[in-house]
Amino acid sequence: MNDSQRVLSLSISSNDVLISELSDHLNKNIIQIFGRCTARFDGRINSELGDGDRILLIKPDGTLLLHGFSGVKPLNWQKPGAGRIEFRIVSATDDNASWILEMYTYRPKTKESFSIAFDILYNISVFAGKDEVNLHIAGNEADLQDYLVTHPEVIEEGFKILDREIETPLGFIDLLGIDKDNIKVYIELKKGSITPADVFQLQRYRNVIEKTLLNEHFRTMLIGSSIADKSKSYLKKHHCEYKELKWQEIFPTIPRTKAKSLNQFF
Amino acid sequence: MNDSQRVLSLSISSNDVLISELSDHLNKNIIQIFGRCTARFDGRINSELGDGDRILLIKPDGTLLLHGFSGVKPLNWQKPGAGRIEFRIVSATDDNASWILEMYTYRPKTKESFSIAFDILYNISVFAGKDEVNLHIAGNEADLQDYLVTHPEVIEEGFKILDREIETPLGFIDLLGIDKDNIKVYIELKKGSITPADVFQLQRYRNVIEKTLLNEHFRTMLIGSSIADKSKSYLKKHHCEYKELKWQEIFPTIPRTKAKSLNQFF
DNA sequence: CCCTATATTTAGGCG
DNA sequence: CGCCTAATTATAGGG
Repeated sequence: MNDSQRVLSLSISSNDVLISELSDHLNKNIIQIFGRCTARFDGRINSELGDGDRILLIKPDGTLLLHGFSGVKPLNWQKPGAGRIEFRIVSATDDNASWILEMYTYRPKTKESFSIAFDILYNISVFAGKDEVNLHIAGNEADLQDYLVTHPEVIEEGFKILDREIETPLGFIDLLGIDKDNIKVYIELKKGSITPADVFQLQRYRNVIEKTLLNEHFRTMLIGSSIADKSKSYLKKHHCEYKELKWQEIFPTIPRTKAKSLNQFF
Repeated sequence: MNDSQRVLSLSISSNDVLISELSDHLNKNIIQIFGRCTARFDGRINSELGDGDRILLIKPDGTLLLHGFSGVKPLNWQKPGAGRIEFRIVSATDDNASWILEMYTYRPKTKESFSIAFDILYNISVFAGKDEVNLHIAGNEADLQDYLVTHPEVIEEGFKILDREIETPLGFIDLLGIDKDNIKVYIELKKGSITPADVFQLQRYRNVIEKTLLNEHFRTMLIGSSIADKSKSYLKKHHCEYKELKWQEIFPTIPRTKAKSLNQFF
C-alpha cells in the first residue's frame, strides 16, 4: 500500500458493499466511523449512551474507542481480546426508507458486550499504517529511585543508600538508607502527592520493622512532591517522617535528540 | 452546518491555506491528522516518541490525543486547559523540497508542553458535530452501596445498615451496620478485587475504632468480589473479615430502553 | 482550589 | 495466569 492508498473513504450508499468492505479491513487497518449513534456496554458495568455525534475508532488489535467532543477518556470503549466484531445494517422504519448501521462485539474473558447503533453516518474511513511505537519515558518512579541512589544527598546531608526493594512480610520497601548519625532510614517513594493509602502503608511497614529490629532505633520516611495537612499530622503522630522532593525541579531533563525541527519551538 | 458539511477534508497542498484553515477549526470542531510523526511531551514526565504512523485528534475543548495502531491508551495526549494550539510548517531540507507540519501547545497549570512533528501527512479532516453526552452508568461502587442499604440481607441474615461514610482521623468508612446479635459492623466496600492497600486501610480503621469504642465488641468487614489468599489470611490474623459478593450476579441489570434495534443482538 | 476516592481504570512486571 | 502497583493515570464529588 503506497502513500496515496493510506486513507480510504468508504462509500456509505451501498449497504452490502459497506458491510463487506468493513469486514475486509477489520484487524488489518484502523476503521473510523463518524456519525450519530447510541451505544450500550454490559459487563464489568452496564452503561447506556444516548444519541450524539461521535467518532468510533476500531484498531487492528480489536481495540474499540468511541470518542465524544470533549475529554481524554472515550465515552465507551473495549479492550483488545474480544471476539470478532460484527457489522450489520437494519431498517430503521417499516418502509425501509432509512437504515441503521450496527456494530456488536463480545469479550468472553470479561463477559463484556459492546454495541453501537449509528442512525446517521457522516463518514467512514480506513487508515493503513505502521507504528513500531518507540516511546521513551523519563521521570517515572523507577527513574526517581535511580536518581536517589546516585544522589542521596538530596534526601539529607551525609545520607547514604544501603539497599533498595527491601522485602518485608508485607511487601517491598523502596529504599533503605543510613543517615549521618548511622540511623537506618526506611523510605517509601512516591512521584506525586502522598495519599492516605501511602500513609497507611508506611505505618504498616513501620510496625513490621519494629518487630524485626527489636530495640534498634530506626526512621521511616515518605518521600513525595506534596502532602495534605491531615496526612502530615497523622504521619508525625505515628513517628513517620515526610520529606518533600519537588522532583520536577531536581530531576534532569532527558537529552533532546534532533527530533526534526521540533526543538525550535522552545 | 448541514449533514453534508459535517466532514471536511483539508487540502495539504498549500501550506499557507492549511495553517489558516486549521486555526479556523480549532476550538470549534474536531481536527484529525493522520500521518507519520514524532512527538515530545514535557511536564509531569518527559517522553519522546519515535517515528510512526498515528492519528491525532484535537477536540474543541483542547484535548489532544495521539493514537497508535493498538491499545486503549493514546501514545501521547494532553488534557484540556492548555494554551492556544499552534501550527506551523517548516522546511525539512535546505532545498525546501519537503516540509514538516508541527503542532505545539503549552499547559501552564501543569507546566506541560506537547509538540508533534509530521513529516508525512496522509489526511487531514475536520469533524463538526453535537454531543450532549447522555451516558447512564449502573453498577459502580456508589450503586452497589445504595443496593446494600436497601438489601442488607445480602450481607448477612438479620443485618441492618445504620450509617454510611463514617469519618475517621484519616478517611471515611463506607458503611456502618449492625448484625443480628446487635454487634456493630464497620464495612469497607470494593466493587472489584481487594488489594493489599484496602487491607491495610481496614486494619488501620479497626485500630482507630478500637480506641473510640473502648471495650465494646465490634466487627470490621471488607466486601469485594475477590481476594488474594495472602490478603485473606492477613485479614483473618488481624480480626478483620472478608465477605465475597459477586455483585455482577446480584446487581440488577439496568432496564433496556428501546435503543433503536440494538437489543436484537442479544 | 485542595483533598479524597473511584475507574468498564490501562498497562507492565514478576512469580 | 493471578497478583501487585504505577500512571503524564483521568475524572467526579465534597468541603
